Amino acid sequence: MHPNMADVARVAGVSKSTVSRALAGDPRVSPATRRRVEAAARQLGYTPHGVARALARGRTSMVAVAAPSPPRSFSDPFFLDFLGAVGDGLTAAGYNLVLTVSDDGRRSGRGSLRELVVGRMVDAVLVTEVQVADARLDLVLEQGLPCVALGSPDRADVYAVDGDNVVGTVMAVRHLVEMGHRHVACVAGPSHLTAARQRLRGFMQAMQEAGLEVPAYRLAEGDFTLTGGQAATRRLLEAERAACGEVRLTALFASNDLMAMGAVAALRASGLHVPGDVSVVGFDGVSLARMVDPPLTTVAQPVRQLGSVAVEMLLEQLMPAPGASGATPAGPRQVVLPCTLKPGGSTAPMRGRRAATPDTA
Amino acid sequence: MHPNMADVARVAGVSKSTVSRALAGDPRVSPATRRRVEAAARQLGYTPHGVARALARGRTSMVAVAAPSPPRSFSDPFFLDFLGAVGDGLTAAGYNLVLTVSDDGRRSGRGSLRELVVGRMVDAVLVTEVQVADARLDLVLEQGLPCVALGSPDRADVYAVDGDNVVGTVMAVRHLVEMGHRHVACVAGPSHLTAARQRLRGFMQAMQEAGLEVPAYRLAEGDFTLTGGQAATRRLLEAERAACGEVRLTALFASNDLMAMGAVAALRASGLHVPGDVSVVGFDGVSLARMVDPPLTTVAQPVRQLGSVAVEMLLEQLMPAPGASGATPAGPRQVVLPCTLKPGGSTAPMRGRRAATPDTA
DNA sequence: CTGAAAGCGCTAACAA
DNA sequence: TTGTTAGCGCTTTCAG
Repeated sequence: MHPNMADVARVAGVSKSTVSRALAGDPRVSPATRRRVEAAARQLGYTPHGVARALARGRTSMVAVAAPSPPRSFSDPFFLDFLGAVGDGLTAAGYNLVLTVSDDGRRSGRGSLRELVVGRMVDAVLVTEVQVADARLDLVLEQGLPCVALGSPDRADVYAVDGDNVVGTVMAVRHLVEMGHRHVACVAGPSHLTAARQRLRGFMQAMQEAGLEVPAYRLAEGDFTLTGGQAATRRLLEAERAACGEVRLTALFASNDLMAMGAVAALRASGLHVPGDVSVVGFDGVSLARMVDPPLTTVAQPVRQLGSVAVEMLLEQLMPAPGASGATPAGPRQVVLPCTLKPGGSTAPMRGRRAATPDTA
Repeated sequence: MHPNMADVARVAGVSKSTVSRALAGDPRVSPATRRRVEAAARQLGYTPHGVARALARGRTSMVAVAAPSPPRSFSDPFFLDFLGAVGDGLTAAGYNLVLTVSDDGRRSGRGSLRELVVGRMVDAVLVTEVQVADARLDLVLEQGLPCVALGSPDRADVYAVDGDNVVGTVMAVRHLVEMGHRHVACVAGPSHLTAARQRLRGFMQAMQEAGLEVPAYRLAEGDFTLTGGQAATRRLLEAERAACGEVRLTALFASNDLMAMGAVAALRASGLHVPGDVSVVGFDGVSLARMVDPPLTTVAQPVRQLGSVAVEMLLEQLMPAPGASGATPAGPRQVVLPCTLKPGGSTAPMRGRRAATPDTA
């Protein structure tokens, strides 16, 4: 059923080495021999054995994408867009993607990222959604495998790409402030994610710059999911009512689009209109957010570009150094790409407020 | 940097085989020896080489998930939920997932599904979103690899799981008919997908059973994406106006939730209310659809269960036959799981219609 | 231009 | 209980 190289060699009347060369396109096999080998291979239905090849070559042509808590990230359109871009790039370069599921880098059983990395089943690792003291980075770097991070790691010895979280958020808040909003709340992301931290930092910074206070009850933490954003917003409204007796906030920044969508749902459920009563801004710029009603105002990250830069960085480490020997090894660096504010229908100038707070009785 | 088994053997003062056994937990190594081996391994920082192991064992412990046109399926919450379930199951069983990107089974270069399968880099393949004459199934079965399909293949020699598309759709249509709707349109899925065909069949069947006509202009084909659903619905409305002079349809069945959400957007953009003017039903039961406004009425598939059945079927083929030799090999079979109608806010009884068609001038 | 031979690192009979 | 001996299937010097 599964002929191997020796079979082909026998049929073609040559040695294994010649078969190997012929099939690899080595220029030093005579055209005649090559033809015979190819014919024999075709006739037998021979196909090279990937694992054996990987063992002999010392590389597998597979790249792992290590997403933490994948059930979550898989449902995030942003991650998926990114994955698409990465997939395209790597496939074009001849690599397969191995997506590790449910893994934080510490787990070590079968089917774990650790097994993949330590067992050299992949040639490189792409770590997404970087966390604060990310065990996955420790693992991969310690094993000396090529590595690229999507996000901003808290260490400088690793290749990384990210959108400009701080500046992007600042733009979002300025947009709100320019529209006259002074009571702005924030649904932050999980604090163990560096991106979430940076966005929170941008938020605080922009508010301060505008001379606006941010009372503690105007801050809530969500988990980057739609329902998480919904719940956080509910808490925000409750706290607001407890502190002010009514809902005074007129604008809300959510740390990603999914949570912004959840926020819109929660605000509505509470009788508030978007953007009539409360303006909402998200982050990421996923296409889904432009399709809902109202289309979300958001800070768009250049997803595809993030993906292609990540791929570039991977390939740079994977390639055996093209051209001269010591020609610009480049080395670990952090690339930060600019984000752009995309005004949508979820933000509006803060005109006359409603007379009374609905849904209070 | 990378000690191998021979190094460990040397340090522990035993043979490679003993190291192999000790580390594999073979019961016939003496506790003393085992301790020495483990100590040596730890001391050297030894970790087994996955590729070498795979070659020797004849299996890689990796399972490929072959999704066609992944940019699309990745953005489908249904697929992602399914993937999550599969990932959990396979990880628990000690397998890693390899997600192949952009591949229809026919492509044959590096990084392709073909390479993975033919090169025996994976132990089994899970084919999702089965198509009509699916090249991926041909490829995998022809190579004799264990295979499970998510969907209903047009051949009986392959393990498969699917929701009951026909009956599910019939339930959806009946629901609409019971509410008094007689002018029902359908946004079908891509006709090369077996699931889309079955749902269309269910639609026609239910309509006929209710004694209702389905004029050609009440049928449109979308591509299972949100924007696709939106566009198809726009076409539907145009055709409706062209044929009737106004919009007479009061209900719409969309072949999946994403398209149903797009339909809602398109109807609204056209000045029609959901469910006031038009009721909408989707298919899949993704959680996202319950979060939008109004929460979508939908036919829910048992996603997690589809995933776990798929995993079971994979493992059944992967396991070297537990218990007695010829004990119920089971063999290829198609499991169809029942779907459930989940009434939401997007459907309503067809009360008095609006006076005039808006958005007509 | 082609062949022989030595691995890649691990597993698994088969002996001892 | 442990060691010896063959491979797994391919790549790659090193000769010829």
